[in-house]
Amino acid sequence: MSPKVSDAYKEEKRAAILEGALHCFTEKGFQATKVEDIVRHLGMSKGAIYGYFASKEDMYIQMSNGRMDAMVQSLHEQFKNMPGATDRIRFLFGRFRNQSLDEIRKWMTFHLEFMLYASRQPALVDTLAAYSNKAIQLLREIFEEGKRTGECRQDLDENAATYLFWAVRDGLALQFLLDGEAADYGRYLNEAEQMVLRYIGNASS
Amino acid sequence: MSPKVSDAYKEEKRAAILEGALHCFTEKGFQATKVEDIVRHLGMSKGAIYGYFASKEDMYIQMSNGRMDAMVQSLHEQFKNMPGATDRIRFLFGRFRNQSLDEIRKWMTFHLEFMLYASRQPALVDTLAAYSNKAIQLLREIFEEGKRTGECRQDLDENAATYLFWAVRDGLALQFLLDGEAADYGRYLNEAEQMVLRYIGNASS
Amino acid sequence: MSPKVSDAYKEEKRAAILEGALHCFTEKGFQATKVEDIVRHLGMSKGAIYGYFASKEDMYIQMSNGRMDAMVQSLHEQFKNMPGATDRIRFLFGRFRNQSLDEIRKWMTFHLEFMLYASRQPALVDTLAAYSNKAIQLLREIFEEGKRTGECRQDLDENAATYLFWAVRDGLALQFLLDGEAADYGRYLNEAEQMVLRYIGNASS
Amino acid sequence: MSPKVSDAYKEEKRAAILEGALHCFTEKGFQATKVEDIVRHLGMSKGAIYGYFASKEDMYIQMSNGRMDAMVQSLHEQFKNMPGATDRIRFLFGRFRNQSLDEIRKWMTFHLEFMLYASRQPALVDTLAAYSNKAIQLLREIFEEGKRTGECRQDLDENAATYLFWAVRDGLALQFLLDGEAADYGRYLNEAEQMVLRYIGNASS
DNA sequence: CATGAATGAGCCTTCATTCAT
DNA sequence: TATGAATGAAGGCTCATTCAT
Repeated sequence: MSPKVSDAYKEEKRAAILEGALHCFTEKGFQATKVEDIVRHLGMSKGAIYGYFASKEDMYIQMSNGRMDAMVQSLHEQFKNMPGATDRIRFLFGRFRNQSLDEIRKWMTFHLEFMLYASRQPALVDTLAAYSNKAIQLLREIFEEGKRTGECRQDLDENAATYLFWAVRDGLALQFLLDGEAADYGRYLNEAEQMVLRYIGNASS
Repeated sequence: MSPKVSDAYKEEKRAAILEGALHCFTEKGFQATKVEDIVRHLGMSKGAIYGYFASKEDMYIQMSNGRMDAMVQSLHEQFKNMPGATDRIRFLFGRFRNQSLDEIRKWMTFHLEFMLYASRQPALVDTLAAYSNKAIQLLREIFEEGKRTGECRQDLDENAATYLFWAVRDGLALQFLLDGEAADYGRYLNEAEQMVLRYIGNASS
Repeated sequence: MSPKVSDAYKEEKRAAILEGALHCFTEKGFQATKVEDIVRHLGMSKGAIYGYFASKEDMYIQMSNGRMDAMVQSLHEQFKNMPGATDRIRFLFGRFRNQSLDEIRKWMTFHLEFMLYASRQPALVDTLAAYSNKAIQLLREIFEEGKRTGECRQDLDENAATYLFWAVRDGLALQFLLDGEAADYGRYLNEAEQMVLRYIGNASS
Repeated sequence: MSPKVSDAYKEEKRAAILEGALHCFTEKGFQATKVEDIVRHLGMSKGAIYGYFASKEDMYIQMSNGRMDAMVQSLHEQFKNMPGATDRIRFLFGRFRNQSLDEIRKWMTFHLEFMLYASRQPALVDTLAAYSNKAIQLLREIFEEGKRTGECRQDLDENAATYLFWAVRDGLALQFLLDGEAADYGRYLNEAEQMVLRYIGNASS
C-alpha cells in the first residue's frame, strides 16, 4: 500500500528540479532566472514544478539548505576519526585544493547571492546564522583541541583563529570569483595554509 | 542663457540622489529596490531622477565606479609619502580598523552585490576587472619593495602575498557581514595583521 | 506532450485578437489605442496578448501584412481567368462598388495611418514598398496587354495609366473618408470608371 | 501706448514656432514629436512655447487652420480675374506642377495625419468639414460655369467632376508620398490633366 | 518674459503563479 | 499529475505641462 516507488520517483524528480534550478541560479542569478528558464532547461512544464515546490523562493531556500547540510555533514563525517589540530587543518586545505576552481566559483557565487538575499528576509536570517555557527563551531573545536594538545600556541585566541581561517578561505575564493588561473589559486591555497599554520603554531614551528 | 541652477547645484543633487539610492540598494538590494523607493526616500518625484541618470542601472554603475575610484584614489594619495612595506601594511590595517563596522558592512554588501551583478553583464566585467587590478597592483608594489629593502623574506611570493592580504581583509568583512560585534571584528583585524606580518616577514620577526 | 490546445485554436485566437485590435486601431488610431483598450474590447487579460504577439507594434505590422497579402492575393486569383483590359478594369471598379463605404473607410483609415507610421520606421519602408509595387505591377500588366490587343490607344503611357488608376480610386476613397453618402460614392465611382475608360481607350470609344 | 512693436514681435515668434513645429511634425509625426524636439529645433526653452500656445495640440490645430486658410485664400485670390472653366482647371494643374514634390509630400503628409487625428476629435470635425467644403465649392463653381458657357458637356455631373478632380489630385500625391521621381510625378500630372479635361469636355474635344 | 528642473499620471511589458483540460 | 495558456499586479520609464527663479 505504501507508495514507495512513487515516493522515490518524486524524490528523484525533486532532486532533478533542484539541480536544474541550481544550474540556472548560478548562471544568471536568482532574481534574473525566470521560472521559464528553469523549465526549459529541464524540459518540463511550468505547472509541474509547483507540484514539488511552493514557489521560486522555496526552491532557492531548500536548495541552500541542502547544500549547507551536505557541507556541514560531510565535514563532521570526515572529522570523526581524524586526530590532531594540524592534521585537521591540513586536511581541510587539502579538501579545498581538491575542489575544482569552477566548482568553487559556482558554490561561492550561489552562497554569496543567497546570503545577501537571506539577510534581507527576516525569516531566513536565523537559518543562515545556524549554518554559520556550525562552521564556526567546527573550527573552534579544532583550535581548542590544538591548544590542549600543545599543537597550537597557548596564547592563541581560538575565536580569532576560527574567523581568520574562514576569512582566508572565503576571501581567497572571492578573489578568484570572476577570473584567475586554477594553478594560481592552488598555489595561493598552499601559501594560505602556511600562513595559517605559522600563525597558530608555536613560535618554533 | 545662463543656467537656471548652477552646475554645482546639479552636481550636489546628483550626489544626493546617489546617496539616497545607495541607502536603498544597501538596504534592499539593487533589484528589489524600486525607483519608487529611492524617490520616496529622497522626497522627490519619479521623473526627476531621469534628468540625472539614464536608468536605475546607470545609477548603480556610476555609484560603483564612484566608490571604487574614491577608494583607489585615496589609497594612492596616502601612500605617496609613506615608506616601508611593514609600515604600509600596518597603515592599511589601521585604516580598516578605523572604519566603522556598519560602514564596512554597507560597502561590502554593496560591493558583493554589484560584483555578482556585473559579472553577468558582459559590458561591465572589464570595468570590474580594471578596478580589481588596481587594488592588486597597489599591494604587489608594497611586497616587491619589501623584498628589495629586506623587510620581507626573499622567498616571498609577492603575488601570493597580495592575494592573501586582500583575501584576509575581504574574508574577515564577509564573516561579519550579517552579524558580529564590532569589538570582535577589531580584535580579529589585529590578529589578521599579526598573521600577515608574520607570514611576509623574516623568520626572526 | 500533445499541446493542450490545438494549433487551430491558437490560430483562431490570433485572428480574434487581430480583429479586435483592428477595431480599436481604426476607431482611435494606433498610438492612441492602449493595450488596455484592445484587451477590454476582447474580454481577455493584458498578458494573454503577449503570448501571440511580441508587442503592440508587432500586432500592427502583422495586421497590415495580413491585409495587404489578402488584397494582392485576391486580386491575383480573380484575374486568373479574366481576359481583356477593359473587362479587368470594369471588374475592378465593380469590386470597389461592392465594398461597403464603411469597409472602405475602415481600410483606408487603417492603411493611411499605417503608411504614415511605417514611412518613419526604416525597418518597414521596404515591406511597404514591396506591397505598393505589387499593386502597381498588377495594373501595369493590364494596360500593357490592352495596348497589345488594341483595347488601349497605342500612345497610352501604361505607367501613367497605372498611377492614375490608383490615384482615382484611392483619392476618391479619401474624399469620403470622413463623411459623405454611400450613394454619392457609388455614383462617383461610376463616373470615375467612365473617366478612366475614356482616357485609356481609342479616340473612337 | 499701444504695444505695436511688442505685438509684431510676438506674432513673428508665434510664426517661427509654428514653422519649427511644422518641420518636426512633418518629419516625425505629431504624436511622435516631443515638445523637446520642437524646442531644440528652435533653440528656445520649453516654457517659452507655452506663452504662445496652450498645448502641443493647440499648435497642431492652429497650424492646420493656418495652412488651410492660406490655401483657400490663395485659390480665391487667383481665381478673381480668371475666366473660363478650362483655363481654371489648367491653371490649377499648373499650380500643382509648380510645387516641388518635396513640398507636396510635406503638405500631404501633414494634411493626412491631421485629418486622421481630427476625425477622432469631435471638436475638430466641423472645422475640417468646413475647409473641405470650401475646396469642393471652389471646384463646383468652375464646372457649373463651364456648363453654362458650354465648355463642359451638358450631361456632366458637376459634383462628380468636383470629387473626381480632387480625387485625382490627392490620389496622385498619395502615390508619390513615400517615393517616386519628381519627373514622373510631373508627367502623370499632365496626363491627369488630359484625363480630366477629356472627361469634362464635349465629345469633340 | 524666458528658463529648464521638477512633476506625476500614464503605459507597455514582464513574469510568478494559477487552473482548466 | 502534467501541461501551458491565461491572469493581473507591478515596475521602469516617458513626456506634456507647470512654476520657481
